[in-house]
Amino acid sequence: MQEKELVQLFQLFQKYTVLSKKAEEAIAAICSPITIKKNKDLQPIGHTCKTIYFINKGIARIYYFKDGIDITENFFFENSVIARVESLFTGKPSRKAIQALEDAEIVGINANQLFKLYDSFPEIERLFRKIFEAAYVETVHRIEGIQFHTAEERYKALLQEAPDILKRVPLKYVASYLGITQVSLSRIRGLK
Amino acid sequence: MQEKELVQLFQLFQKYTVLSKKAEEAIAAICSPITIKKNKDLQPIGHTCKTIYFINKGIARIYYFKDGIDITENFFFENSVIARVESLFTGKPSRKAIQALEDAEIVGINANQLFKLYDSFPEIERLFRKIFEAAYVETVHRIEGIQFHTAEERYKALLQEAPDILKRVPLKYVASYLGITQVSLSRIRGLK
DNA sequence: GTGATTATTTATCATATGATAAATGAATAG
DNA sequence: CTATTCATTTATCATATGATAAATAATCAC
Repeated sequence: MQEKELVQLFQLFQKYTVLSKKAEEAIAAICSPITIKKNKDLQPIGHTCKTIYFINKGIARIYYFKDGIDITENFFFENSVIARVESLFTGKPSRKAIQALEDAEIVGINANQLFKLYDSFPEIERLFRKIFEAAYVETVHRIEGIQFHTAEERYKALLQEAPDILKRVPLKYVASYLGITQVSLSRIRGLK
Repeated sequence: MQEKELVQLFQLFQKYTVLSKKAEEAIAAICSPITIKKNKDLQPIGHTCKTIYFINKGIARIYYFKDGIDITENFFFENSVIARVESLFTGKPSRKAIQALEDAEIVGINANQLFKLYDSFPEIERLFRKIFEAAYVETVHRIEGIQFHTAEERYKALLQEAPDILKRVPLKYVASYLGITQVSLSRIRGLK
């Protein structure tokens, strides 16, 4: 894969660890560029997650259906890693999909090949261990944010922490992310 | 540390990977036995998490205070690993405490020493990577369980998935774990 | 065992959010 | 540009849950 398209990804890596040249090359060899149009699924529901994604440009979300209702689990912006970990780490099919919310440029990392690299490059295993540890910590914070906060508090927190989401993402997706209906979100936004 | 007290821990390890004898010894060398009385804190609020715990016997919970209210983040039973990951993985002090809910027998694993072992034993790094990946997956499921379920549904799901919690843990702790008040939980239990 | 503390239930009232429907506004295809 | 679809807001009503208080029940210290 072209070096130009991997600049941002390797910059992210540097936050966690310094990779040897060989390790960088090994990773570059299992990366593929993906361009995807707004509203298209990057990965459909039912597929086992065998790719870890990195966003160079655009926004994506993980979503699933509960009783026929579309629920957004999470949003992902530029320079973040996306994976449906409940599938990636278990080998089971995922009930979730990944969708681009803007025209996006993405790097796909082949997970099986990555896991093989772990054997010959402990530094790569360490890098991804740290990446997912950080994602795990974020998920724990998310639970705190949900437990014992009203919808209004959650909305205001989002407004503080990630105002971009509200600017770039349809509110209907934000609503389910906050655990409320679209109509409730609209009402809350209308307050004051 | 005595082998007898490490039997359960090593059994857990076997679910993830087969450790070399040397690796097992290295881990045993950084483990300490802990006995703690019911309702005592294993780790207080404000401490940076430098120990990973494993429960041989008893129950524990992670809790914190939000606006002066005691909130249970999670329960832990026999044969499970406890860590305040938001502190362990960031090095920041934790706003959460770990408390024994029954007289408990616990193994403490020194985290700093463990992380040093990662350098000489990639197999140990891999083991704990997998352990925390599994915990991460559980946390993701937890979010699904919270988003878009009524309190009653969450209670019934708990009754299905972990009836032990309701038998062995005071309901006031269960209530905040479910994200509701103790009074609401009592009302829900009274239904039908 | 007895009294004191703590946990749980029950009751009442207030309120936030859901469900539904309809109106308005924005985006998209042709 | 226009028509059609889709997203958002507004309104009304129903209901689940919170807040508070009080009554029981269970647990614990001595």
